[in-house]
Amino acid sequence: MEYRPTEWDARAQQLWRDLAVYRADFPSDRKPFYVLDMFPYPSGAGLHVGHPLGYIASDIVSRFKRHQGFNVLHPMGFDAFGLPAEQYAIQTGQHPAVTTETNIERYREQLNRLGLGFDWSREVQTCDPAYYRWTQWIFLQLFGAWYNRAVERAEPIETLVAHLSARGTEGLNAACHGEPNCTADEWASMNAAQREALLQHYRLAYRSESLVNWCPALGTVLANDEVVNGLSERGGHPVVQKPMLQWSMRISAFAQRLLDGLDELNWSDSIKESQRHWIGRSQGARIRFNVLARGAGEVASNQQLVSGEAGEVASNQQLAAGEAGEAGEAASNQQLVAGGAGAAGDAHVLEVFSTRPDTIFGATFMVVAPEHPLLGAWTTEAQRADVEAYRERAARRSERDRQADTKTVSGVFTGTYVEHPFTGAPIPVWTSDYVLMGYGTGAVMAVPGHDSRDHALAKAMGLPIVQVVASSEPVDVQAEAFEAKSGRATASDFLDGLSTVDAIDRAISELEQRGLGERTVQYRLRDAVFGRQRYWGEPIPIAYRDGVPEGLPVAELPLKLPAVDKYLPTEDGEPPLARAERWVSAEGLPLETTTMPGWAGSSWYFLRYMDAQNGTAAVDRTAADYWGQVDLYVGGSEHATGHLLYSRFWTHALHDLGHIGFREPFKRLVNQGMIQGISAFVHRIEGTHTVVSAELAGQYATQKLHVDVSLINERNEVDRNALKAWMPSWAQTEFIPAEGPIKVEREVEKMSKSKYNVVNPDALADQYGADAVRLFEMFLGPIEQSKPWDTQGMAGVVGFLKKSVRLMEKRHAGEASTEELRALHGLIEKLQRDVETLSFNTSVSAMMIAVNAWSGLPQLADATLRDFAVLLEPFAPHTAEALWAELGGEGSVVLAPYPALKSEYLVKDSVNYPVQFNGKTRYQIDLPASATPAEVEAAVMAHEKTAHFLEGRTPKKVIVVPGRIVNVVA
RNA sequence: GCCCAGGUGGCGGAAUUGGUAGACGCGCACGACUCAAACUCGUGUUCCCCUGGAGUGCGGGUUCGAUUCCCGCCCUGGGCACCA
Repeated sequence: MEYRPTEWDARAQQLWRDLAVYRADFPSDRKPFYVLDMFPYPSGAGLHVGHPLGYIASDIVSRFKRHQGFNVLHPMGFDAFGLPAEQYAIQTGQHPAVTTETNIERYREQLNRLGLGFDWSREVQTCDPAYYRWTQWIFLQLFGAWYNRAVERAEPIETLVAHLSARGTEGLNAACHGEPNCTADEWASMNAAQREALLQHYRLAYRSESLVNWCPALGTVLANDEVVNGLSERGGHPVVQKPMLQWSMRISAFAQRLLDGLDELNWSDSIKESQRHWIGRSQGARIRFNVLARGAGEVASNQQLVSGEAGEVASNQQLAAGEAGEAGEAASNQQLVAGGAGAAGDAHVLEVFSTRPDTIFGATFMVVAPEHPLLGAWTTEAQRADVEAYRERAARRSERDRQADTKTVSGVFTGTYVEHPFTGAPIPVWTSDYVLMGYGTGAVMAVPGHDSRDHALAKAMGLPIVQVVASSEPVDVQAEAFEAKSGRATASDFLDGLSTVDAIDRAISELEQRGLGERTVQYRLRDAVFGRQRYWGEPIPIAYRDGVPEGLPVAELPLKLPAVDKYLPTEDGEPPLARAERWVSAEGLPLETTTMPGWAGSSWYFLRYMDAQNGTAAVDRTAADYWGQVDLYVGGSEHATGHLLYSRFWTHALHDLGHIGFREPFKRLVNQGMIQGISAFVHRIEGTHTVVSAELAGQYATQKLHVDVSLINERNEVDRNALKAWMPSWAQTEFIPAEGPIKVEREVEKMSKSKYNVVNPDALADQYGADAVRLFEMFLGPIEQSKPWDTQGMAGVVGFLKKSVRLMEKRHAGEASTEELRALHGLIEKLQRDVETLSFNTSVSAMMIAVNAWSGLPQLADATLRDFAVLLEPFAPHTAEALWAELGGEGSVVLAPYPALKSEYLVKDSVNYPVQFNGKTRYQIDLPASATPAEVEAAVMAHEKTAHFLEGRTPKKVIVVPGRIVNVVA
């Protein structure tokens, strides 16, 4: 039997299609097993060898579980909405659906070429109206829900409305923004717009005026996870903070549950840590400082900025009536911005959040954020000019500037003082941009003795620094803040002598008693902006009745993307959907013009696979109950705080609303590492067309230029003619030396088209066979690790496959020998263990070892070979299929049961004991496995070499580890 | 700066609960086959001052015995970054 990979690949893949071997059944009596890959965005560049790494691993697990009798769900689909297709549409006028479809075709071909066993009958595409109909439906579910903190659960908005009409906001414990409140009577007298304005503060999908990340270059807003260092994640364009009326998702309501849920998940520590950090829970207290009367006159004169109750109602109405995309008036902006951060509207009180209330006696000044809405109210006339100038300067600085420049300390005194709650001492109020409006209350009590940022400002401004926590070691808080959370309170009145932990507790209860503060938990996690000013996304199913948003009737879904003449914003800056001719609901109401962000469709796709064809529900509850959580999810770690957090959020919400029976979507998560490329560089003399061989490059002034790795041979030499033909700019190339090899320099880099180091999996499959590609990707190393791709290494796995096929020459119909069975069952045992940990690199080497062992035997039983074909199948299914057919197997080897492990073949009857003298291995001795420690010791002492290595000493101790080792201590 | 993961031959990497460091493969060298090359097969391949010694990023420690456990550092990759 000759090894014919390309022929076998095609034949096996045809067989699998004919028999539909990868179809997941529902309903079924078998136990389910759900293996999921993060679905790709189908880019125009196609797949390179790095992409399928995770798919191959998950494919192996799927195939293994199928052999073990599980009903395996292993689907694939496409995350098909996205910016590249839209950019291309803007440039060419071609509808993004067309490019997307072409790219998907190519991806599907490439995936199939590798023999990945996906159940394509369940394929989903997020841009397909039959799919996004349900994304829109989920949006409506969230729009129609609120979070009831009393029971820690999302509930339909009707229960909130019932509460409001019975008791108003009294006794309501809900996740919300701002400080909405009303009585039952007020609620009863409100009109529809007023009611909706109030409900908006509670809905899980809501619209509010808030500071958003606006990316002018992309012409859209971005979620926090899409902004990296003040630049957009896609494209690296600058991002600025800007108040805008936007749709958001109230993920913050689930902060605690998203944090707690991590404990039960089998995910990597680093991803869990990232999520914990992103959620950023901190425990502490809110503390209120009374603003001293001296500033009262000023406060009164600034009432218009602090309109209090009346302002809140007014801004609500504006919100309800506000035009989409139109920024409201400054006053209402500030109200809502402040509301979002939870600042109190009372200018007579300055509220701060602190995790160290124990240091309250060390608070020598207060700092409020420059954006703080009450800053104006707290500024005296004498300081107004300075504060205004500072505020303007801070507003002008972009997020990025502020981050880049954390060294410079700046701040301005407001002229106002607050009263220390315990000592009554006046404390000056400052403003400085190290305090952020978006976190806590936008104000801090500065304790320069025990916080380095406060310390820096105190130093710069000459403010007093006092020590209120003592350590066992001497500390000088004048020189440096002492930030450790382990010490004893000092110079702190009733806290003196208490440990930090106790002092925090005591300080809080004292504050609570006096009504000046309370224990609080604060989260860093912000609500996620949900609208995008873009075309290529799911339309948001909202219509406006007299400016009041209302969900479309479910019967009107899907709300399909309209045809537009251009994929650009309108002349007045409206999103592209505003270009549609009649963008109105069935009833004729104007529709929302922003679309959903990329993470919408990917937040629930794993549910749709369970019931992909369902036309009446996103997923049938019985199907969701049967398949349950994803058993194994494989994908890149770059989605740590985006996709993986959002999909957890949606899953929790859908669970609460009764649509599914579990809260957490992904039981186990594995992050595959990156496969790097080995780039090739030629040295070219600057300003010329002359390329110099790498070893001579030092003699010239050269520049290093990327050249395509396909032009390079195994000896790192570039093909002269191929280089000239590569691109027109290289046609004139001359070489030094004129004859002989031209060496290139090589370097490991990220695999990317622009670095010309991309290796294509389908090209490799055509050359070596799909199985060789699969095996080699796995053989490269542990799945989670990054490692460079070196095509030369393919020879090793090709050799293995050829050897495997050559075993057929030894086949016979008789009984298997003990020796071949030992190799077989040793292999079964090893593979079963490896599947649990996804250690497929060692699986491949274990198979190599077994095949090497069998190659040394004169003959092999058909039964052994047939079992081997099944063992090989998850890794090299095409070759396994060919062997199976040759051995007369029925149907497809994919459906064959896994060979049972016979542990009697694993026990050895003799043990090779290494013998150490003082920890150094000197010789080895074979002894029966049944030998007792005493017998082993006796055998060692009787051994001829023992005397030699003892060198006349008497052994003090002989350590015998049964079955392992002997160590003679002399 | 903080958090997480990781440093083992020329290269990718292997090593149950602490028990023969370098499995398996690439590369390299030599040999066989061949007119020759490729393919294929076989042998060898951690290093060194080689009857021995050293060695898993560095320095200590625990132990009969440490890649594995503990303490202190260095480096690489990833995440977060004024979060009070």
